[in-house]
Amino acid sequence: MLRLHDTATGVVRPLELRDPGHASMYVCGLTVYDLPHIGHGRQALVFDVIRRYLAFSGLEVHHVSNVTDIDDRIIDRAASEGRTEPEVAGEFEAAWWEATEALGVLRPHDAPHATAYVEAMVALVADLVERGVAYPTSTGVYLDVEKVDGYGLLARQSLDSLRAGARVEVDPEKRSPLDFALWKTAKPGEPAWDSPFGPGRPGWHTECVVMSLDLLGDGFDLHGGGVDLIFPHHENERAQAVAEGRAFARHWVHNGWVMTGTEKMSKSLANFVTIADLLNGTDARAYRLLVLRSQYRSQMQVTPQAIADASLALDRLDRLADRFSVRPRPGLATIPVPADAGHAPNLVAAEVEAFRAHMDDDLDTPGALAGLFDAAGRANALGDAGDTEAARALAETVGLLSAVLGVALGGHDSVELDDDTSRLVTERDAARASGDWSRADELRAELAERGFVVEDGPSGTTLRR
RNA sequence: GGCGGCGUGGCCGAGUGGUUUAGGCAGGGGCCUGCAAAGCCCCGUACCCCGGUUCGAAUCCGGGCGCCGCCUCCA
Repeated sequence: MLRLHDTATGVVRPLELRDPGHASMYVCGLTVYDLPHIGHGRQALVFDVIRRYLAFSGLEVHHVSNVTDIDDRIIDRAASEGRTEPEVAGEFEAAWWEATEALGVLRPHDAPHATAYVEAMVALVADLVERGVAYPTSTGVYLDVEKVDGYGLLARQSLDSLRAGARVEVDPEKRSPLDFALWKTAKPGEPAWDSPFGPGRPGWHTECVVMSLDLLGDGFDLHGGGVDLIFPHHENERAQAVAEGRAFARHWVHNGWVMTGTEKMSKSLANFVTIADLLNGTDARAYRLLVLRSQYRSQMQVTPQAIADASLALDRLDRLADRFSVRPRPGLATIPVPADAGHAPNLVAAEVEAFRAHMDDDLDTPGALAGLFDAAGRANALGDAGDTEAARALAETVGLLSAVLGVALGGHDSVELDDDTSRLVTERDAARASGDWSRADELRAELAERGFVVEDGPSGTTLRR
């Protein structure tokens, strides 16, 4: 069984499912007010791999990820660009799905929008007020964190130390600087919904509570996002659920930052690279490989060199797949291969077991990948030694396990050649047959100029790329 | 001020008491090849500093130095 680090307890522990055989996961999506960057990409990839691996482990997975389509930043952007909020949100939501699809990330089963849940959020806020744990002010409705058991659990800090470190500006109407907005009273010109507390809009932290519980039910299995969401976002979600007396996430999973140079990448620092920019000229699988080569909780550096390095590593796996005609396995929405390798006789059980041991250990993708590369080397060696049967079984295993990680290998050897290029190949074959090496080298150079790498093998000449 | 993480060979990046000290990229040597490419084999013996525990520490403990993050919108 998969063991994952749990932010609430601070330890790696088995993912104990609410319903055996079923895994429910809620991954905080993003606020659609700007283009998604590669940090968002890492998060999407990490949870995509968790989802794929859970499915591979034989579980039926329900994956929910929200879209925050109403927020101060969306309002600001709409105002400054003279557009409506839905226009802005629509544009960047589309960019988000486009980017994640390009990254090979499986679409969540449900992608609820905050604006579709306002009524339910109002009901939650009203209930919290009724219970005496929330109170209205002139600017909105706030949750009284003093009234919540265990506030600070995820931040792993006491209420006192959180209060001491609070850097928010003092709002004299708030009972504690830590109290957070459940409802924001609309200012003139802002989009607003009616509520018992006056026209306004929901606070950010409320939507995830309402939508996760609605779609996944009380006590769902896994709640995830980037480390920055631990506090205050997830802390505040949990606070609302606790105040409501409802069982919330059983397991909290958070992925680490993407760094550029020595700083975290973030929109506020304006040092981000968009996913679209990254993928312009880079194989999306190379970025996935780069992401998976570091443990999901660690900070990870993305540099041009790291991307180039990952691309070369990916080539190695592609060549293996092509050499043994391993077919790509794209879009594994559900993994057709059962976790029990015995069902797939041409797979190498030991490799599958080693892979699972790594993955079960807090998603040790670096270790799992190391095993795949090692197996790739052994498969090539077997092939060189003439044991094609064994080599192919290993190669297919590598192909399958790569697919579990969302990396579809192979299919790069069947390059379409135009007539001109084909003629060069034919001419070169003839030159080689007659021992005209200088002409053959000349033609190889010509082919190289067209972007092809020429490989002369015992079974003929192959062009790559 | 509070809380947390990190410091590994040229680069990236695993590894938490001892064995063959992952894996990738780069580099050197070799096999193969007309020459290459690809592939395979071999090689570089690293763990911030200072103490300590231990038969034995990159791995545990203490101290120091450096870097990063959270406590505020943020994946």
